[in-house]
Amino acid sequence: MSDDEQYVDGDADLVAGDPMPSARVPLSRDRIVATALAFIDEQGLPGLTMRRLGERLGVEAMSLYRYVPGREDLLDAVVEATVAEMQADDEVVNTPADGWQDYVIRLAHGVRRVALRHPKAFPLVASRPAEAPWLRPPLRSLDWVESFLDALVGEGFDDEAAVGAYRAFTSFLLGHLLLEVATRGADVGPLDVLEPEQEPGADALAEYPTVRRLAGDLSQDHSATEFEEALEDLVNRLALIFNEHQRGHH
Amino acid sequence: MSDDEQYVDGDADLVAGDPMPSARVPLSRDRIVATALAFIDEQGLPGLTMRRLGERLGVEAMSLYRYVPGREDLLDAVVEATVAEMQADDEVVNTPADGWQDYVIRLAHGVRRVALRHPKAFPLVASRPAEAPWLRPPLRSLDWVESFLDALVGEGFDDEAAVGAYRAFTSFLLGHLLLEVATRGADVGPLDVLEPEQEPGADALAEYPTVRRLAGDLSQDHSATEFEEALEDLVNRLALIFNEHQRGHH
DNA sequence: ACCTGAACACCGTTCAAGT
DNA sequence: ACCTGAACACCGTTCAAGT
Repeated sequence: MSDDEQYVDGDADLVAGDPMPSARVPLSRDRIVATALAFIDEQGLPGLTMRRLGERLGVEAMSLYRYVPGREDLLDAVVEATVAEMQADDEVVNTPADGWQDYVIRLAHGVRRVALRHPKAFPLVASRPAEAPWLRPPLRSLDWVESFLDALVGEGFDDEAAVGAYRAFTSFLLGHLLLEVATRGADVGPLDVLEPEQEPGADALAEYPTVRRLAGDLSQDHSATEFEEALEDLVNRLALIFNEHQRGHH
Repeated sequence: MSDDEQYVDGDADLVAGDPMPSARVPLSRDRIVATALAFIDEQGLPGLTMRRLGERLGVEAMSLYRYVPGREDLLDAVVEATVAEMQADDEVVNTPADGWQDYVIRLAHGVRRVALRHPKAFPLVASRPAEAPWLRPPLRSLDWVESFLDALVGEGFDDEAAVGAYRAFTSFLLGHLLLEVATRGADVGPLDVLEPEQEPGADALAEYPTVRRLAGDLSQDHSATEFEEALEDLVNRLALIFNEHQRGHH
């Protein structure tokens, strides 16, 4: 181990090959969390170790415990940061200006953009146990739920309809984004370079004629347009929920 | 079935009072995988350790390496076993007898049943990297994909339509089941008993009036009927895909 | 043929001690 | 006030040695 491992990134990204020994920026919880997220994005979750994270921050692992109670809590904080990033997305608004359909669609796109920005970290958002069973990933913060429900109710949704919409929306996002991110996130785990992508060879497909015949279609990527179509469909479904409950009230 | 667990008695710390002096059942890969799955169901993934698994099998951890290359491969095998269990479900058929809608619906129910049987293991099925990007969880085996595509094509689906249906179906299942399983799987992690379910108290909700007002609706569980409705909706969507492509051919 | 003991490298975490 | 060295318990994994 070389001694002076002080990587301190003044601004955001230090990419590869940038060993800048620098003026002692003090540790902070935010810096630790941000670095952890960047680390996961680059190396994948299994690569993130308290000791390696410390190294990256120019510090021994033990120092981290001044700012973070432990590794598990650190991961929770990373999730929180990612979720917050979604809320900060440009396209996302918290008050519908152009109808609830527009609101829902912007939200979906904003969440998707962040998910694709962090393909390796997004599964964490999906699978970390939430604080309450009704905080559903990926919209798993009180802020999110409040603003979502508030928006729909403000647009005329019944209470139950708003809750149903929240459930349908989160299911939709989770399924689509997790799968989309999986195809992207798998590529450059720093170990995968060595293992030549163990994709089932043409020989292994001998017993699977249909798969072999459709191999071309199967490996094409239409995730963007599929997301769009499924989203459109979801909006229609929400409209049904909306109307059903409206009718019930008159 | 794993009722044939063998506990080596002696002063190894056993939790349950079940000191059955064993009739030395030899180790085997299948037994190891089945025990690992049972272990995860009970203790959760983080609790599964090569050493503890060995203990449960009445054997030192090192013995496992005769049958399994390592922990990661063991987890892959657990996923494989779970996916196979879905295929073995009674309600699931591999050749449609009553139209593709019936086929798809049976499939969905079968997968859901297995997911709910293994709430702690299902996230593994969802998030473990697949062998190829087009093997989408939870239908992530060549067998699955082959029989699914085959069935739909046999029912008149266009090649592209069948692939589109596979994508839509997997997204649907993943989103819904992962969220449903999360609400169920969270409860009895053997540690959660001590931590009193850190649910946001009424005080923490002070700044979230809408959430507070809808707390009742939010914590109600309608997952079964929601699954049903969303599934019906998905089938309608697949019918659209079906028809679009049909039309394109004439 | 199947399992174990001992060992290694690495991990999360604690705490008294350094600056 | 902030960081480190040393230590502990536990982990995955290897391998020569036991039966």
